Amino acid sequence: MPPPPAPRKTTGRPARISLEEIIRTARGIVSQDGVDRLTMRRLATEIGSTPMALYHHVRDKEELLLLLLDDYAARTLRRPDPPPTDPRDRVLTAATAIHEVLAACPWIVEVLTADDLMSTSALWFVEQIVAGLTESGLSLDEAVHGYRTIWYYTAGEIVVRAASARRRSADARPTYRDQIFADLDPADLPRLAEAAPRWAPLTAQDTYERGLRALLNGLLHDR
Amino acid sequence: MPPPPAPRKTTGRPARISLEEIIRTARGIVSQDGVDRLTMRRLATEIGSTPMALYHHVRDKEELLLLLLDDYAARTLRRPDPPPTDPRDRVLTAATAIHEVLAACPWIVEVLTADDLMSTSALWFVEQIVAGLTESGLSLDEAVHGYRTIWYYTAGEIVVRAASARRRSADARPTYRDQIFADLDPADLPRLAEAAPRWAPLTAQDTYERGLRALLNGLLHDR
DNA sequence: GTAAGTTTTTATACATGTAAGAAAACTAGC
DNA sequence: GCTAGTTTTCTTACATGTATAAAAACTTAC
Repeated sequence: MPPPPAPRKTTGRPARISLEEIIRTARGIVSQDGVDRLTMRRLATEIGSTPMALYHHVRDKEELLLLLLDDYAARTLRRPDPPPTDPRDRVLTAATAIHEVLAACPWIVEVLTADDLMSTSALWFVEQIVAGLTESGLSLDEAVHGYRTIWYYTAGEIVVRAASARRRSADARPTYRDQIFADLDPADLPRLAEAAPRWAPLTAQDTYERGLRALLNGLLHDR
Repeated sequence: MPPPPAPRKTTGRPARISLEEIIRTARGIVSQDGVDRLTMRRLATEIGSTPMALYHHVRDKEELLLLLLDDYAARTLRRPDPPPTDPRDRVLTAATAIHEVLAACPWIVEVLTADDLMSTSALWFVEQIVAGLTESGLSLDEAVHGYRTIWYYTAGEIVVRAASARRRSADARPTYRDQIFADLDPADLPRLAEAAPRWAPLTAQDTYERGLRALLNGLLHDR
């Protein structure tokens, strides 16, 4: 039976490591040697503990990475000053800010799929997006859907582009997809065959904002 | 020096297993026990070989999954008959078909990030999208960008939704994000606080097509 | 036949995430 | 002091992907 109204402080073995220390150390490893070098063993060693001790502060490695993303977003995201007054611009500015931070931080890809609301530090930006959409005439429910549509687009852009960038660098030999793309039959797939030589440069371009503007125009179509 | 104009057949040790057999067996495992149970060891055992033998037919497990996705797409994607004549409908139909197949196949999430052009079997659908966009007045380059925007949105939707579905099922205990979401300060984030109770049901809705239509409207804004 | 070359398969080994349970280090009640 | 309870840490063990290098099973040139 737990002591009901006791002035208890803490019970049990005192913690030797803290979540804060874990995240700080992990950040150091990632920023120094890249996310690939972040292993639970190394992290434990650098902290002076054991791998399994980490698991009392973190559910699994994915949660650790999520916390790392939160940490990163918290220290990187900057609210626009002054915030735009035009509702449409509020949406654009907030979404672009989120995208910019994520794009600069390629290792998050493995985590981006983990949840739909990014970091708690990003909540303010989500608010801006939803607010901008409602002020443009959408109902609250429509605005939430609109936000999610924007988030899908943003997450997809990051994930897909980061992954194909990784591919390109990691591996010189062409995938069988490249091959197939090179051998397109113009009779079957005329547009793709025509676009094929320009495909690589085209897809290398950063068109996030262009797409975002189009999407926003569509969302606010008749308002 | 290689024999220049020799009529050689094949040299070296004859293969005991084929890529086709690998994929077929892997498909069986996945469809029967889920993608989590697909391990290189089990696959090798079921084929009657050794894990490392697989690596002569497949670069790594990710490539195996990609091939599996290709295989799945090839046998699942069905071209609309008759294809819509309206360009806008061609885009909608093709994108929706791709999305439908991917959404029904949750395990692809781990692979979706791997490349921007999905399966070779999907090329025809990509062609439809690009064609529909050009016929609506976009230049070829604009159409390719438009296709990519649609693909980002589609991939993002699949990845994010599949991941959050996985979360919900795998784990009853709420994440700290849920917690934060429950404690939103209405003074700071009024819209989110207002939407909070409805957030879960709202995000559970399938709004892919709605978002797609908005996006398409935006892409074809002034055409 | 034999030797050389080529391709596929096998054996062995390692790094990693993490499950399971024992041990340690504390507090509260006696 | 001691005992019970609680929380954190540590030990051990396992499944997995895959690197490395050796062996096997062929073909071709002589």
